[in-house]
Amino acid sequence: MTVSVNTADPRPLYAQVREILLARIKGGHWKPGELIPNEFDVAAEFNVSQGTARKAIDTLAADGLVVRRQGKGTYVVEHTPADMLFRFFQLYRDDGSPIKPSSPIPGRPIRGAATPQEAAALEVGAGEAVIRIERTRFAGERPLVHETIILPDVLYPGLADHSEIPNTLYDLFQRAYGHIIVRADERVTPILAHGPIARSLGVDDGIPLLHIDRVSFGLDEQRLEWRVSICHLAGAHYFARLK
Amino acid sequence: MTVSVNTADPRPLYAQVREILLARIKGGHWKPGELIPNEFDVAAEFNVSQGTARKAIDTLAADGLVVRRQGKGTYVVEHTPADMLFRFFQLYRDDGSPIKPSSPIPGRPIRGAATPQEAAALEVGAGEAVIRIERTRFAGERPLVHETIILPDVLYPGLADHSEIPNTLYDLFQRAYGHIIVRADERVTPILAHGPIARSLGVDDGIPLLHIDRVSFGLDEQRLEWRVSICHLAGAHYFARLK
DNA sequence: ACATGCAAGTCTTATAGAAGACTATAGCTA
DNA sequence: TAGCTATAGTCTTCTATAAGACTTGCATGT
Repeated sequence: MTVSVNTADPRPLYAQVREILLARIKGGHWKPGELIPNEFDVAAEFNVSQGTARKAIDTLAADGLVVRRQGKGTYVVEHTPADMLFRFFQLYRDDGSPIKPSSPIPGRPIRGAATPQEAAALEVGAGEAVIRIERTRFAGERPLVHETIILPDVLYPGLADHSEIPNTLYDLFQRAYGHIIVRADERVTPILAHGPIARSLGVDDGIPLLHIDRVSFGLDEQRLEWRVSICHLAGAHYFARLK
Repeated sequence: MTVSVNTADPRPLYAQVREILLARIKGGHWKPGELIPNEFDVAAEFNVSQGTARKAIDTLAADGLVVRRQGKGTYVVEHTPADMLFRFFQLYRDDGSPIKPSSPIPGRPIRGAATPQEAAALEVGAGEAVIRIERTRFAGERPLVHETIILPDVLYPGLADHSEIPNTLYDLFQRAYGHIIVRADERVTPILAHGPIARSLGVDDGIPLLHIDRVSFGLDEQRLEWRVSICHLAGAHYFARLK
């Protein structure tokens, strides 16, 4: 079957091609790390010129969904577990070196009904099923951050039945569910340590901690995750690059 | 005089054109808000095709240095004072509305010799002349942030002789000195209020505050400013969008 | 071990035409 | 005549196509 773009469609050809290619990446037709067809093949399939196919792929590359390598081909971006540890992890030591957090005690996912706060953050109906994961991550021997992760159950079928989840969640999301996180909005405030979370971080009440409230978005602006991190930043800092 | 690109240069033509256009923007030949020549004129000047001129301008647009408007032309980006209030200002109320800070008491710039810390942050020689500005900015009636701003004196000739500086510094930097800030790196940590800065924010010791350490960079990666902001975020938060 | 050639990919440049935005003007209406 | 509207013209960026150059990796021969 020859897929073809629609000349009656008012949108430019390259935008139509882009959309179809994007759907294939999202649908798992081309998996992360795989080579997609070359520019001439894409052009031939849609009956457009190589330049037009190239422009469509260009827009995907600009969005960071594919990587081009001259002389080799174009690959769907692959977020290795090591990558995912850093992408969207914004804590660095004061000497500038990145912190590699670990979770010695893996979190256990638990299904429940969304609280109003959770429903608002994830934009799901109140009382809808969500999955909660709570864990403390360490920088070496020292407790660094206490995380509470909330996921819409409908987007992660079967996850709540797993007994253990890996250190790098986003990698699991991509491989097992095809959910690619493209953006995250973080709200940061300073708070004082108190109660059980302070205990789990091993600090006394009154110590200043960083409270990070993050909502992560997928390709279609779906809300894929709500995560609240409470960080004890001894000799470290939160880093942001503004452009 | 006909400026022309060099075909012996191994770099692509569009990259050479881009560089010359960029130099003109930096040099103030085309000022912020001004229209640059159209694609055909640029092409004619450098003896390349319109498509090549277009690609050169495309790269400038991708870097946010110019904006294109179909049917009208291409403009050098203009950061109006109103824009500058928001660009690089990351504090929002918890309802999501942006905070418009004001400086009822304008800061007074004072020249001095760089401390080792200042020299390191700005990457200037120890003891070199710097300009310091200290001020408290308000959100309505409430003190919001205490700022300490350090500038390399050599980049801002005559600034230390001004008695007053405006609320939106970056706008002044652009108009008076041609310094365009394209990026800023921020390091964020939670701290406890204490001493004179707590006084100037009108809070008691022990209240949690946000400490933001920012270095701003120009087009050539020069360090244009070091700024330390101590924020009292009652009902507000620091916002970051990760991509 | 090294050089050479080839195949498969992306990258660069050029050209033509389409589409958007503004301006001036002709023509209509009260 | 004053004022509005449609329209043509012009200037600009945007889209599409085609052709050749450059890069990379591999196979092959010496």
